Amino acid sequence: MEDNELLKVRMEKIAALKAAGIDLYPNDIKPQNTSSEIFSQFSNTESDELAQLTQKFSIAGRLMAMRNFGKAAFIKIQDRKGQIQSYIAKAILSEEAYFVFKKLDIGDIIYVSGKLFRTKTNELTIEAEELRLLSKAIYPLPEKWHGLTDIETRYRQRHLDLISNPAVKETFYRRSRIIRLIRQFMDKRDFLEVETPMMQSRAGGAVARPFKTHHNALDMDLYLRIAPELYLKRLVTGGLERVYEINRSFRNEGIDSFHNPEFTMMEFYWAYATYEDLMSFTEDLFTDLAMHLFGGLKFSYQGTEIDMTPPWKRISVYDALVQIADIKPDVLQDKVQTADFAKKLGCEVKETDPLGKTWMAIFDEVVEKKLIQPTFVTHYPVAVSPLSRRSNDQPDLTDRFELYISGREMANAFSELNDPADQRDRFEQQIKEREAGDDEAHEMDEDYIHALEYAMPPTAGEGIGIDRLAMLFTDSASIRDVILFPLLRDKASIKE
RNA sequence: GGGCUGUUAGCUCAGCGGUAGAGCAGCGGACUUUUAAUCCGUUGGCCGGGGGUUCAAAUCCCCCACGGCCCA
Repeated sequence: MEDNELLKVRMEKIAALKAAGIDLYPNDIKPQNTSSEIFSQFSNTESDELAQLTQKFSIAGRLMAMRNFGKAAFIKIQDRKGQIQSYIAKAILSEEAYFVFKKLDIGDIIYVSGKLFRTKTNELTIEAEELRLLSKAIYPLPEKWHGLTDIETRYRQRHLDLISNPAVKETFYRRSRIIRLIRQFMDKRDFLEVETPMMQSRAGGAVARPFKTHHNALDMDLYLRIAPELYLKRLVTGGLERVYEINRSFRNEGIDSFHNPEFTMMEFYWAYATYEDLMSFTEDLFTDLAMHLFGGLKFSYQGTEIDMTPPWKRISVYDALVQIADIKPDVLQDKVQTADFAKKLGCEVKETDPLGKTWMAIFDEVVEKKLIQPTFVTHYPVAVSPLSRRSNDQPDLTDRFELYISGREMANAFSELNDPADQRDRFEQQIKEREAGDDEAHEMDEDYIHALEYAMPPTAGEGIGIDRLAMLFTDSASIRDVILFPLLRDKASIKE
């Protein structure tokens, strides 16, 4: 405990309460009401009507404000649903309860019960007949007016953020609602929710650097998964046909406003569907969410109006490069000229990079940020799509799309490659790139190929970034605002 | 990884070479219907850490730690 004046005062109060035989941390109290419940029930009830009520109401929560008038006071109590006022009067409370009240601090968890009334300014208020201290705060809360604004403290001590900033609570309620709505949507369409391994002996299903760990008893290196994809497709092979998983994946990469090392993704796989079915499905899902959350398909994200009215724009990677990046079609067909074009933009391009990879480097540099309204970008090159089915009429391209909204990738989907021979070729190509220095390239996965050799039905699959979706629908600028505990560097000492 | 920027009282912030400040919170006093209650009085600081420069450093310089924004 620090030698701090504020803390000394608290410790003195605690000592006084203990000396009077008051339990600082009792657990024998159950509040019967919540703030919002009382408001919704009595918001239209007039004073004289309330005066007729004999019913008592009880609330527990955090003491957030106190306005003292000598022998009486008004206090605000915050519970999970909001805040409600209580009126404290020496004349009404027992002697012991009033003694406890005089020792309370902002931040304490308390309980009050009593009748409802309206004050002169018409505020619905609980007249405290009983008051109990339920948990004593030793540290003071952030200031009442400005609250807690220091970003670092907000993330490191999220409890303070949640107490002080009501909007934060709103954001996480909404995030939870989004995920619930997605589950309902998937369940309605007969998808089965499953859980697949997070610890994998090979980190496959995406192009990313994994976290490594070790199992002691098996003396085996393991990786935290970068995607659940290959396991979910095994389930489709096993006959589950429609599966989804909403869960964490882990990528050992940098951190910025759109990337957290652990993030939540929904992946789902749908047998006998194609990537084109998935485009309609995705429109349906996103518009369903927007309708539930906003009651409409237009909403604002960071000052820009997003219009989700379907059908959404569809454009191939090739057309996007020609139209938006302004590359001449004959340049795009030539590996050297395309590489030169990319280098001029400042992209890092290696000699060994296949043409398709250079295309995507240019796309990421120039096109991506311009796709503000919902846009499906289709027909990704085979070179960057080791798990996607080739397009029937253009074998260097795949039946794949990514969804972009507000300049960010929101979803990635494709008709699945279920030809085990082609899958083996793709992995071998990836190994070549790994040998050429790309440590994100996919590894060979014999077990997965073997599963395909038992025949996987024609299937389409998609991954949707839940954190980014939550950002979009909560108008959050940073992924850290939709993740309760975003990863931060260790700090030597956080005061307790 | 690079550039810019931040770190001063519990919280929100001023101060930017010359004795560390304000508001809120806290503490003492007045006050039985307030709404950031009001009024009077008052406590509180290793100015993120470490090195320099200077008669003198919160302030200028360098290094480090932890954030933020932008870029790669």
